[in-house]
Formats: sequence, C-alpha cells, structure tokens
Amino acid sequence: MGGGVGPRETWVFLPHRLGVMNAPVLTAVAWPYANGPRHIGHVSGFGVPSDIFSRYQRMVGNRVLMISGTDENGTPIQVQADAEGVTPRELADKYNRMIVDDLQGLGLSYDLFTRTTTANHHRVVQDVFLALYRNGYVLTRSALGAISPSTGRTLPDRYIEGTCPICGYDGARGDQCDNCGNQLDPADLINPRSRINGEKPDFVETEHLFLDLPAFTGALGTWLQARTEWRTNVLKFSLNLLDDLRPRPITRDLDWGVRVPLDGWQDAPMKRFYVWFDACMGYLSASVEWAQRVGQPDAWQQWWCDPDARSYYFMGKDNITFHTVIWPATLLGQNGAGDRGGEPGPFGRLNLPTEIVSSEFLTMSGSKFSTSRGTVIYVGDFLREFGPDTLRYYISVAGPETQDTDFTWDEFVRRINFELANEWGNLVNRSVSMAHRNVGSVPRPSTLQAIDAELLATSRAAFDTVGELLERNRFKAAISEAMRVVGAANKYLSEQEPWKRKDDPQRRDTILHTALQVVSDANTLLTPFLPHAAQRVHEQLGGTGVWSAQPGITQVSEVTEIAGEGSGPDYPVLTGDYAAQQARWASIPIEAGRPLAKPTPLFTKLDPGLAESGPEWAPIQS
RNA sequence: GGCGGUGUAGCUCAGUCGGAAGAGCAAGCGGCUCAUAAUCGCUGUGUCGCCGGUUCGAGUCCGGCCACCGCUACCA
Repeated sequence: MGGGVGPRETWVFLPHRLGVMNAPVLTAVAWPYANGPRHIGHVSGFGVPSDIFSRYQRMVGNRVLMISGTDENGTPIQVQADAEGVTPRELADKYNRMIVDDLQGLGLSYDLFTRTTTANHHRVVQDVFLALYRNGYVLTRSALGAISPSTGRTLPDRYIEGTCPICGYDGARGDQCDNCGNQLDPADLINPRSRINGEKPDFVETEHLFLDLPAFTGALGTWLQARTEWRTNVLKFSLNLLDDLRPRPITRDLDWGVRVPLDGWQDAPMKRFYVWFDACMGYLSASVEWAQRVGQPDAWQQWWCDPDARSYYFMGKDNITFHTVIWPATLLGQNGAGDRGGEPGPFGRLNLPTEIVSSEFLTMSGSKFSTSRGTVIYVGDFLREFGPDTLRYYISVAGPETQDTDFTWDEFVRRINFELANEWGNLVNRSVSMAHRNVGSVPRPSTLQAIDAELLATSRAAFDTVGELLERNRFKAAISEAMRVVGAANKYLSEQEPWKRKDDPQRRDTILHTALQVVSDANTLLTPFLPHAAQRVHEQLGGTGVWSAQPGITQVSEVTEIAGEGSGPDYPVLTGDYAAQQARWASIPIEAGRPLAKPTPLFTKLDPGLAESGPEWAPIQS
C-alpha cells in the first residue's frame, strides 16, 4: 500500500476537449416516412445513434441543433391513404402523431422534430429550387412516364408489375425482375399492370424538371476526395456514383406535395416536386423553423453558414446516395458552386455535410424487417412493454453499426438481464443500499488508499476514452468502455468488502464514498445511452432537479404561410429545454452528507420465457 | 450484370500501423453474502472461408476462388 492520497484530489473537473467547447454541431437525423408505424430497425439506424451523439455533444458543452421530422409527401402516402380510405393529409396526420409519440417515448432529444407538410417547409423548398433554377441547374425535358389512367397520377416503377421480357417470369416489377435479376424498363414489360388496382398503365410523354447532376460532378469529386476521414465504404460508394451521374427528375405527375413556383407549373393540378427533392431540404427548413420558434429568425445560420460549424447526418445505409451526392449537389447549386457557377441563393453559402453516419440494417432471423411476412417489431409495442432504455442499451451495444445485425429475443433477454440489470443496476443498488443502511447519507471519506485512488482514476480516465469513441460515432466500443468502469467498481466492492468493516467505520465510509463516486461517474458516462435510468440514479444518489432532460410534445401553429395557400392546421412537434439539464461530461464530486433513501431496483428483469417465445404481439416463428 | 460488405472459439462479435489470436455469453471449480440467486477469482477451445503471392514475419497487404448479405439512384 502506498501513502494516502487526499480526498480533495478526487474532485477533479475534467472538461473534455477544451478546444471545441461551445462549437456549433448540427445533428441532422433522417426523416421517417409517415406511411405507417416505424419498427425498431428504423430507430436503430437513425434514431438512437443520433440521440447518443447529441446528448454527448451537449454534455461536452457544444451548441447542438438536432432536427428532423416526418417525411409526408410522395406517392406511397397517396397510395396508403387510398388504401385506408382517407385523404393524404389525414393519413400524414395520423402517422406523424404516432411517430412523434414513439420518438418522444424513446427520449430522442430533438430540438425540433417537425414535418414536411408545413408552409415553412414548402416555402424553403421553393426558395432553394428558385436559386437552383436561376443558377441554371434545372433542365426541362420530356420523359416517358407511366400514369394511372383512373387517377392521372404518376405510377412509380415499383408499383408496376408484369411479365419479364427476358425470362418470362410473371411477377416482375417495373424496375427489376426478382426472378432473373435484370433491370427493366416498365415500358418493356409484357402485360404491365398496376400493383395498386390492377389497371393497365398509360405510358405518356410528359414534361418534367430535372436537376442537372452532371454539372456537379467536378465539385462533388473535389469535395468527396477531401473526405478522407469518412468510412471507406461510404466514400467508395459515393465516388463510384460520380462516374455516371445523370440529370434526375425532380417533379412528378401528382396532386400531393410541394408546388413548383414557376409560371405554367404553379397552378398545374398534377405537377408537384418529387418527394426526394423536398425531403432532404427538411434539414434546412426545420432549422429555419426552429429559429423562428425561439424568436431569433437568423439563428439557424450558426449551424449552416459558419465554416467552422460541423454537421453530422444520421441514416440507414439505403439513404447514403441522397446524403453524399444529391443533397450536397442541391447545396452546391443553391450556393452557385457547380460547373455553371452562379450566385448564392437566399440562404447564403450553406455548409456541406461534415460527416455521414450511416448504419447497416437490423435484421430478424437473417432477413429485413417485413410487415408482410410478420417479422416486425414496432417501436410503440416495444416501448409499452419494455420501456425506452432497454432498447437504447441493446441498440448501443449490439446494434447494426458496421454490419447487418440480427435482433433476437434471446440476445435481448441476456443483454438486459445479465448486463444491464445484474452488472449496472445491481451495482447502483448494492452501493446505495449499504450507504443508506450504515450511514443514511453519502458517507464522508477519510484518507484514500492507493486502491481507492486507482479506481477513481479509472473512472476519470474513461471520460476521455469514451468521449473520443463517441466523437467518432463508435457506439458499441464507447458503451463497452463505460461498462468496464461498472465492472471495475463491482470488483472493488468485492475485494474491499465494506460489509466486514463494522469495527472500522472510517475505512468503511471511505470505501462507500469511493464506490458512490464511481457510480456517479459511471452514470454520467452512461447518460447519453440511458438518459431515463440516469435521471433515476441521479436521484438515488441524493440528487435533485433535472439531470438528463427529455423531449416533450407541444402543439404549435405554423410559423409562416404561403401566398395563395395560406398555412395549415396546428400540429405536434417534439422539442425540449436541454440547456437546463445538469448533466455534463465530467466527474462531478458527490456531496458527503446528502441523504440517501433505500433504493429500488433500476431495471426489472425480463422473463426468461421471452427468449423462447417472444412477446405476444411479436411471437417467435418457428 | 455492376458496385460494396461479410466470413475469427459452441453462440454473438472485437481485432486501429503487418510484430506472441482476444472479449462477453454458455460450461466447470472455488470465494463472498452488501445487493435484483446478485458479485469476484480461476479453468478451455481456433485450418482467422479456401488457394496462391509479397515479407524476416500476414487474421491484417496483393491476386484468384467459394459462400452469404446489401445496394444498384424516375422506392422513400
């Protein structure tokens, strides 16, 4: 045993990465499509990772703006509305509300989660479009398109089926034959028919607007070549796309979506922007809406126009193209920075993405979640039975971060019972229980021994290692490092055996104080991952007030209107006051003497039978 | 077809710059009894998919092959 170390030395404040404190960080989260309830695969891709990242960045002291919303335009909304016998607006309202409830329940800390049916969004899309148009990046062309004769609406390739002209397979889709794998043109199908209502589509020449992507090949190439810190698969995939960029249509024959603000288009009953074109702009429109709502209409510029601002885009891998090529091209065009030059539009020079954080897919029994096959676990069902932090933990520690990952109930039960409940929940319980029963409050430490100082150094050092991993979006590694602190504390208690120290209360109290300090540190380290549990641990340690803030749902009115269209009805948004929370990325000294109550278990253990059969609402199929 | 990914212990996976193959779970033994039958320690197993190449040295780099998966942008 070495000499004593004064307890004061344990009270070290460690601001992580002083150099980047108070820097603007935009967390741009993929927009869930509002044509149905979302499953846990969706939130494992964009939701939980983006929230962990944002909570960490706030704790470090950076200015985070986390925005998203539901994507509510496009043909599938229209199709699903017809199927449910409601208007597209009613359908969007229904699923927007459901998704808002899910994300709030999960504790995803959006500064603003809005939607694409707002007048504000429509206006931002039109303004960006006009900038692109003025700078010469929009082409007008005639294209052969499939139209539903009964509705006059565009029939997307995937909604057309017929006999494959190559192999004769009868269930070929308009874009590809599932039997022989060849890519098809829907006009070549034999006996083409609509998958929606069976009618034969009309193939007609219609005029459409196109985004001139080839005009950005040079600028995109220069930009992408400099993204050396990106994951290689994202970078390679994106660079490959540049070899064959073609103009891409940005309008459709549809009566649901954002109107095209040009003479001859504005009032056309069946011309709207194509949903992909407007959806990406949601990042910008939501930032603008947020700024309006906080009463500082220009505040969004801190995250979009300051060259030092960083932006992180979170999504599933199926969305990479949009975020590495199409959205950057749109931004470059608005900025007047493609081959045709031009002037920046009304938003000034906008930043391109700093980082693309794409996840792989969560699978079930080796295949993608599928509503039709019944292999699906909806977020709402999951939250009602298991609460948010179990799902957050599972996704953090075993999610599809770098490769497709199978979700199994067996693995879920094991992770929650043996890791979350036994290791972490029980550590909190055993240490607080002992302090409560022996002292009734946070014990006062005496001189520390080397073993005590060593444990405290371990947990303090974790702020750097876990923080650096979170900075790089290595969530699995980050939470594993945090859980190592938990393991070290359990080992410490087993070795120091404070329950045997009745004859030496000073030593006992020093051990208990040390253990509680490390519980507090571990709780801070786990806060980005488990914000709900973190609040409870904060309170079990005698703390008061808000440790980790949660988002809430507020009913709001539109912030703007569009001439001739007015503004829409009130709608729910997700937002929160995260500046008010106490959580920060540092070892915060616990106060001796603070009263402690008898703790209740942090996590309820799951019934082992769940591993065998699954829950009633998503039974395991043999 | 094109592009990309994956293949490492019974299971789930990590392995950064090329330098003695790892973690957790499961299994067995022991300790402890503060705590939610919790926790702590000890104990194994490997054709790193296959073949070849570069190298003093390859799970790692290069070429080929096999298997599985994803993407293939007028789906969102």
